[in-house]
Amino acid sequence: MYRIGEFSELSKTTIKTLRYYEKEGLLIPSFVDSQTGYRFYETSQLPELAKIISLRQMGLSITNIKSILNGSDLEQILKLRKQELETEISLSSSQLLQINNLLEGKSMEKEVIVKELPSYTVYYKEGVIKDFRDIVNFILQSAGECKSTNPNIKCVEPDYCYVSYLDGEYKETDIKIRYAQAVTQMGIPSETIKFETLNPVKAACIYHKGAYDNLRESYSFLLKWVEENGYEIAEPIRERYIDGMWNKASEDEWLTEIQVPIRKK
Amino acid sequence: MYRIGEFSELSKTTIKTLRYYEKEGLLIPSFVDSQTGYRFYETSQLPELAKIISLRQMGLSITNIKSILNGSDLEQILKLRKQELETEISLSSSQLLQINNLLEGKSMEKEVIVKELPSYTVYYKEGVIKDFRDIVNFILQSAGECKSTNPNIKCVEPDYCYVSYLDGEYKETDIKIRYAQAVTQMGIPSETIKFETLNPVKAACIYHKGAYDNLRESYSFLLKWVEENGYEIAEPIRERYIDGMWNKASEDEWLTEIQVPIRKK
DNA sequence: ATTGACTCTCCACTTAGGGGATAAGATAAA
DNA sequence: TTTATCTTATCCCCTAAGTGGAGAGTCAAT
Repeated sequence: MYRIGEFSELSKTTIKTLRYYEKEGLLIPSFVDSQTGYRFYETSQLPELAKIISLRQMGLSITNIKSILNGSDLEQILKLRKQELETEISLSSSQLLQINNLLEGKSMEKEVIVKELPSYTVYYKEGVIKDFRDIVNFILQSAGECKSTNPNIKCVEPDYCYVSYLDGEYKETDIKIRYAQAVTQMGIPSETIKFETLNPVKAACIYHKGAYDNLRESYSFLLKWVEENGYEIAEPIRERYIDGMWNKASEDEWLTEIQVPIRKK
Repeated sequence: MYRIGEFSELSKTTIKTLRYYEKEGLLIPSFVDSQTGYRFYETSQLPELAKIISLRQMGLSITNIKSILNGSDLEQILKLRKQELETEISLSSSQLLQINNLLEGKSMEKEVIVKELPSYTVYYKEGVIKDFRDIVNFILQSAGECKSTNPNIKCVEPDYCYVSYLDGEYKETDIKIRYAQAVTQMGIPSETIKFETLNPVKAACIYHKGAYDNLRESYSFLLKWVEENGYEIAEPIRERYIDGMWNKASEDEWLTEIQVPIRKK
């Protein structure tokens, strides 16, 4: 019979931990003095404790260990833990990759964030525009056309609308684009205006502040990030307008978000 | 100006998180109604928030992010986080390895635990014995010899003593062993009894219950584990006696611990 | 006036124990 | 026997980054 301190020495386990394991019902001292409350352990409990420690060593939770000791299926629990570990490792690896790229590049002016874009119901219109500056007209025209066949249509709050460039290459004239605007419900399609429900998708995103002149830098920065972090583009890129000439006078206050839908390569 | 719910939608961040970031001083709403307490955010705060989220995405703590925003050295903090990640990954990998080996072998009768053996001051004696059964005599004799030159020597409480086998090979006769016993302080060495302070060392350990007949199975199980989990033997193995013929009548109650000092290969 | 949607603050909860305060028991020295 | 030291007991608070919920106030529409 050993007192808790001696048993703690023997097993190289802290007293706090032993008391905690008793509270959790993992390892009950073989005798407790009802007068003083002193716990007493025996050497035969060292292998019991070793089992617990060995399971903790594999990262299993106290709850899991408890159910294993109560006769649950060890193999199943280990397989679950294995999956957990695999996701942990892949997460840590991608964080490490991100940090390493950042330390090499040493450019921290732009921040890329990965987020899950939810499902949206949108109306959209595709077309070819002569010049970038025609985008605004294209958008206004689309909105008008949609309103004409769907007079009660409502945009979501807060607003979500974007343009995708559909040419496979970079062009400065005759650009094929799609404009999409999220709405609260499906409407009646016309010849030019179609409706669609977007699937949720993970996207790498970046905010672009200011006028559109150097938007291309943001694109290339973001696409480099996607490449370096082991992703590939899953769907057309969305150029999302948050603040622009329609509500901000100063070009410096314009705000655009570039969203690149991604999947792990 | 957006209310918290709208800003939460815009940024894909939960309301709870936004309030928490305000409390932590990471992102203060651009306006708070002093009457109602309502928070109001502007689109210009989206990039601010993006910076925070991008740092969180790399696993940096709120505290670290706060100091980065206050102008701390980003590079240094990233390097620290990098180290953290590397240890995290190596820990998870070794847990995964352990689980995979277990799932393959499907033998869960024995539990291996890794622990840090502390520094001990020991007296020890080396010698050659004819047969395993002579170990007991060897030990008693060593204790007697030590007492004769060091009459006031005291063993540590609880006891720690072990035998190491010094032949490079497995032998059944003429076995060279070392017996070591932990004591509370250095003593005067004699011709046969020496003193030494052991360095702390990490060891893979297993308990062996019962008589010594099938001790070899425990050895081979433990050594297989060491091999499979990417370790190598760093020092002589310690066969540590906890319960034995000196205090337990029934052989079934004997308890021995095998400790293999290890290092990562 | 009421309803429903939204927001506020405050509190408890999550893991696996660690730190510390205070009181009582155990043991050895004086 | 008293005292001093060591050990143990219980109890409460703390961790990181939020999540969940209760109860109360706010806002716009009906």
